[in-house]
Amino acid sequence: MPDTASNIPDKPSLDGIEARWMQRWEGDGTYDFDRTATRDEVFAIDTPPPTASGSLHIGHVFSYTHTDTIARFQRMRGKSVFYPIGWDDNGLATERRVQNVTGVRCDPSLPFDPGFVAPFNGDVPKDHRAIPVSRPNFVSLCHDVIHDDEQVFEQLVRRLGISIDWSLLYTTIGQRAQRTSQLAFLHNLARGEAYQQDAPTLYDIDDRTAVAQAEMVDREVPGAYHKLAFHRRADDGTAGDGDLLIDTTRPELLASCVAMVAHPNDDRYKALFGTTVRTPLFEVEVPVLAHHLADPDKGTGVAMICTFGDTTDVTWWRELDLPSRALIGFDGRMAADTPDWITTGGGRAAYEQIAGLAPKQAQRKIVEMLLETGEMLGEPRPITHPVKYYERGSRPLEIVATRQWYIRNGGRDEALRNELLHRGQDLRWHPDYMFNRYQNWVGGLNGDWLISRQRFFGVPIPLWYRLDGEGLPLYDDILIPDDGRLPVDPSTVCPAGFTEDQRGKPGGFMGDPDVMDTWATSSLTPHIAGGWVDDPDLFARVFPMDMRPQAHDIIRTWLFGSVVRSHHEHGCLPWTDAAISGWILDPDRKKMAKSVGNVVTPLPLLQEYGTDAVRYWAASGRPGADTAFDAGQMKIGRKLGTKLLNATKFVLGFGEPPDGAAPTAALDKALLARLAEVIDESTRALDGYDYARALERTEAFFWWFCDDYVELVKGRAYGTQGDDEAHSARAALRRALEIIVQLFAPFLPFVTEEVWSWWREGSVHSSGWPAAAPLASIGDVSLLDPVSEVLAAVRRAKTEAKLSQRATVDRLTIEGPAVTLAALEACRTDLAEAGGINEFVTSEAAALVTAVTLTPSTDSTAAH
RNA sequence: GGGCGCAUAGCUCAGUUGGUUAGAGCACCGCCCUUACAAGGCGGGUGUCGGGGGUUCGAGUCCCUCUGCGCCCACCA
Repeated sequence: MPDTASNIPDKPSLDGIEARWMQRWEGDGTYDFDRTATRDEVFAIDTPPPTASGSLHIGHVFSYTHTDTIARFQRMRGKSVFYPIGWDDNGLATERRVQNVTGVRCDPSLPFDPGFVAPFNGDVPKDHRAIPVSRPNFVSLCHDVIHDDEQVFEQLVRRLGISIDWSLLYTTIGQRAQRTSQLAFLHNLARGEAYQQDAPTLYDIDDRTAVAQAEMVDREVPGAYHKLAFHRRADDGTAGDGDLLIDTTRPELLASCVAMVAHPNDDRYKALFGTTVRTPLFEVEVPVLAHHLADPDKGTGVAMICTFGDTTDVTWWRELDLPSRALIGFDGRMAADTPDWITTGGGRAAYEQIAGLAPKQAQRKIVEMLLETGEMLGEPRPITHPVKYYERGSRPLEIVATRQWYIRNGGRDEALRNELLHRGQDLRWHPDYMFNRYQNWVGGLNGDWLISRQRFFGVPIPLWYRLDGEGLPLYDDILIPDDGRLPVDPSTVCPAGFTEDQRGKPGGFMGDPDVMDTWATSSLTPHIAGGWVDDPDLFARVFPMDMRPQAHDIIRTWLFGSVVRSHHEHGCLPWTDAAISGWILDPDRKKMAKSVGNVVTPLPLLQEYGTDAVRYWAASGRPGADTAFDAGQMKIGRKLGTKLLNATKFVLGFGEPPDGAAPTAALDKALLARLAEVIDESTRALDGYDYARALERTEAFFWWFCDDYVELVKGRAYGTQGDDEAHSARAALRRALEIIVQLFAPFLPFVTEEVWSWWREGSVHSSGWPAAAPLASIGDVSLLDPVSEVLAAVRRAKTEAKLSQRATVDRLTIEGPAVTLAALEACRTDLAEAGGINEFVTSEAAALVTAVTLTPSTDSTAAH
């Protein structure tokens, strides 16, 4: 055992402890995963890989702290903790960052330029027009930028004191992640869980890619109803009695109109079903049809069906077997050539007016023309309505028919949907009501998971297609790489049995140009981190994992995607428990988000209050609860750390009790018995992922320990009542303090390690978790409340008399029930010393009543 | 339209299967340099537990209902 006195600093301080202990932990491998541990000895965590681009956010500190408290708890109780970290660096977020930082954009039609150098590195002028570069050049730039970003980001994350094993670091664009992602996809393909389909798809015209249902958001935006007249009589050119009137918010799609629709029971329109009407301006005959989705209360009760204005149009188009007259292309503009379904001279002339325009311009032009012909009635009536956007997008999604890859997720298959619902039900959710979001999402799926993206910096879809005699792709004639060749980039590698000069040639092949959605890779984080593709021994020790920590907003993406992949691949859940943390709200209770501009960066906070104090704030946030940013809580955390330093110094300062000394005094034994209750509660709370409760219980106990218990026994510990009594107090103080430090260790890793080092060998973080059982029956906790109550009464009397707490009490009379008096009697001498009480009289009564007679003099002789 | 969460002191929040007089910290006020800590300690005031109804010997807690706030989802013409 180290020499106690020499290890305790004269003036304990929190300053600089982070750097000191982080270095030590790194050197000692304190958080290294022991890969000889078997699955039941392992606690495996599927840590969220943050986007390394950009800066660290206070929300990272918040949720990563929550996970870390659980990791540290499990480690202390003897588990080998598998605690990896990764950077989610593939995908559109990185592409955008690279565009913003370097001033380029990707144009895959361009050839590779080996000598290309990015025009900027950071400060791109506002009026700069992005320079188009080839795909290989662009991807190479992406790698450069994320490499730099990740170096910076790692240093920031390390500053948080999270007990991750840095040797397990992965990236979602890394070779292992790409192999994992491609192999899982090929397995899905082989089992029929992945398929391609040419169908109307929600498409972002700015990013030029399809997006998945999970990445769409509704935004309330201004729009306007336009009342348009469709003509029932062939000779009618302007609005008249015979016209069929509709309301539309998207008059620019008029040229794509394929039919009109009303509810089958709508008496106003029953007679028209089966007839045709002629569209305004373009003079195209379209049928009037009946469908139950038509809402008689909306607009005029008749809608025009366009290919495609919204997802209802898609439904109608499919169910009513309508032709496709799509005009908005991948660039978001109206087709340049006048379509052949517009046949009249007037119609074709009208279309020429809008050819090549973006939707908004086209709308303006169409309205202008309609007003001229009198086919629009009245003014547009402004409304606000929900419109689908890509969650990162700035213009509404359009619907474009394209060939895409999908993974089955129950969106089109009731049986699979139910299986996945059951998986979600089997997962233990913390807090449990978060399951509702999963259920809600799975229940509301309306299609399979679209995983292909027409982007560049991602995991390529590892497939080629044979080309026919004219050089056109035979999408059903898929060429699949052997597992051993993964990861492959089909745009640079050629399929087995072909040579590179057959690329793009008739009878040759072409690579799939798309990459996979970033979630298609990150849904495999347990597989990537666990070495599914290249380390089956490791994978068997960690999978299925124990804990998936994440925020509630990505249940529909990351969590659900992971469940889908694991269900398909292994027929099980990827983890047993999902710990869902909330968001950080700013002081006005708005969500902190980069887009809102109210983000707090944690570094200054870590510097001002210390990592432990910031963690204290984070750990005070209830699981799943959105929590207000509160620097006040950090101050309290700082105070708590300081108190722990001082209390430890004081307790150790009494000196070490002799070997074999055990708590014998009733008060000391009661203390340990109460501590057993705290251990028990804290353990149960952490077992249930309720770190906040565990911290609160430990903290409340600690302050009581300092304020009452230490004050009561410090005289005795100094030896005022003799050696045996002193040894009992010292033994109890040390035992309690040791356990308190252990109970705090998951929350305040630095200060606990600091004080632990003053009298113990090794790290507190591998010192084991305290057991309640040996202490539980040591003493009688019921002693403690009466003693605290009397102590408070004495203090109150002194305060009310405006005396120092050192003032002497002449006489303390206590009336109370026999059990209470017995409790006080057991601690009589400690109470008398702590309160400076000369005479201490008790008598039996129904209720506890304390009377304090103070010595009038406040001079220094009042001290004992 | 469907679902979920929240509402307790001026502020941030605890309050476990219903159980004495509803708690903590911050803030505020007062006292105290006391042999760990003045960047500290001790003590104090503060509540229609969102409104209404019900179950119960007993409701902050359970049930119904209403209101407000937030979030998720939905076929949004």
